[in-house]
Amino acid sequence: MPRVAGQIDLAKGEAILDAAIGVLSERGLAASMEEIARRARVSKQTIYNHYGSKAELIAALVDRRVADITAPLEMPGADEHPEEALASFARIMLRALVNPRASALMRLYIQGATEAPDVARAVFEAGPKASRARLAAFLSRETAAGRLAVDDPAQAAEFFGGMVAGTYQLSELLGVDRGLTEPQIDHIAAEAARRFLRAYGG
Amino acid sequence: MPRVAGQIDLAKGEAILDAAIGVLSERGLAASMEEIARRARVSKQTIYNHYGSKAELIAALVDRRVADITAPLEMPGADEHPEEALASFARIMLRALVNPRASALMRLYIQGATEAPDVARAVFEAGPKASRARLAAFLSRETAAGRLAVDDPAQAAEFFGGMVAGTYQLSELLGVDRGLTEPQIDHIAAEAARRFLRAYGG
DNA sequence: TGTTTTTTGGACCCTTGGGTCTAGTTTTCG
DNA sequence: CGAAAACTAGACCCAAGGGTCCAAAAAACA
Repeated sequence: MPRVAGQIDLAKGEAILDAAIGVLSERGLAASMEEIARRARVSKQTIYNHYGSKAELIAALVDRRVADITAPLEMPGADEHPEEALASFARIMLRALVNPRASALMRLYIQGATEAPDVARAVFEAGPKASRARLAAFLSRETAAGRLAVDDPAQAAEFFGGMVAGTYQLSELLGVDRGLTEPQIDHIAAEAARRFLRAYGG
Repeated sequence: MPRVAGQIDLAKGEAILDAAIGVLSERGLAASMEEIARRARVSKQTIYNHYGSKAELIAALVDRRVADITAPLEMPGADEHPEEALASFARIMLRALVNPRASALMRLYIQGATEAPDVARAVFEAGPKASRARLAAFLSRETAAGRLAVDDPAQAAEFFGGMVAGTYQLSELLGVDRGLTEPQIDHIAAEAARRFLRAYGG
């Protein structure tokens, strides 16, 4: 967000953010402003015209991109069979996890967790926490409708989320996995939903 | 590990590692050798006598402390009821996750995943991967003995591991949670084991 | 067209931090 | 005790990088 409303080139502002996200993904917080400028095809001074400092640049990034983390929020309506709804939720989660840009950002938040705990907390609450909450609400609804028998929806939601995210999350963060194919995602999602239904079915 | 076998003070070597782990936990890879020296009550030169460089110091740390991550490896024998064995496995995992030193180290590995992928991979394989493998072997055994009906032990192990580690892992990494109490750990472990048995019981 | 603002590129300042060097002190061991 | 090795404190070198400054080019605007 340009600080002055003058003749500042808005497109350059976006280019800077794009470049920044790229460089930060690769180099972490140690990314240099010089390299960001180079990749945005912009002079270093221009970055400082748009965002006052490195910290503010990162803050702008976070503001714009929390959506990436918040993606797996949608919880399919109750019009489908619960197993299919759960599987579809799982697919959304997995795709979000495997997205390299999102996990690069997550690595960034973890890296900054000590110095900027508020950012880390905000990301956590907008992302995983909100997502689990929606899932829990869904489980409550299904239980009330007699299609499931979940006694502790919050815990059940954590369990399901954990089954799906599981090891993939950690291996993504450690840069060990080379991602999942779409058929693998389908298979994991279907299997998780099936087992969950068996554990919590009426 | 001291590079020369001379009259080097071994105790100082340990003190350096202890200080290093502390400072690295707090400051991440940006920790300064100066501060490590200060906290170890040792001169900077002494650190360089023991470990030749910052990278080697960190490597020594990793060598010594992989055990922290590798802790949740023990898989109770088949003499117990599977539900109790699973619950006890889950308790071990959760205690390891909540250990602040271990999660600080994990944050370090994630931070270094880009520059030192081999370290990250080694940690992953010695830790979560080995742990899941043992769990999978246990599930196979129990299935062969007719006490469980697990068709895909590897996937089932991931599911159980995920249920247990679940959100706690991520919130630990993001520094959001203030840890779990022992009763909470017991409850989660018991519940996870119970639900898993229901999902995979004969 | 002329004025104002932005952009550019590159020099520049300054702090941080890895790593070395030195001179003097302490420890270890024969 | 005396020599060899380790340790200490602190000065020091050097590179990287955040941030500023400046003169010239390029847009934007009236």
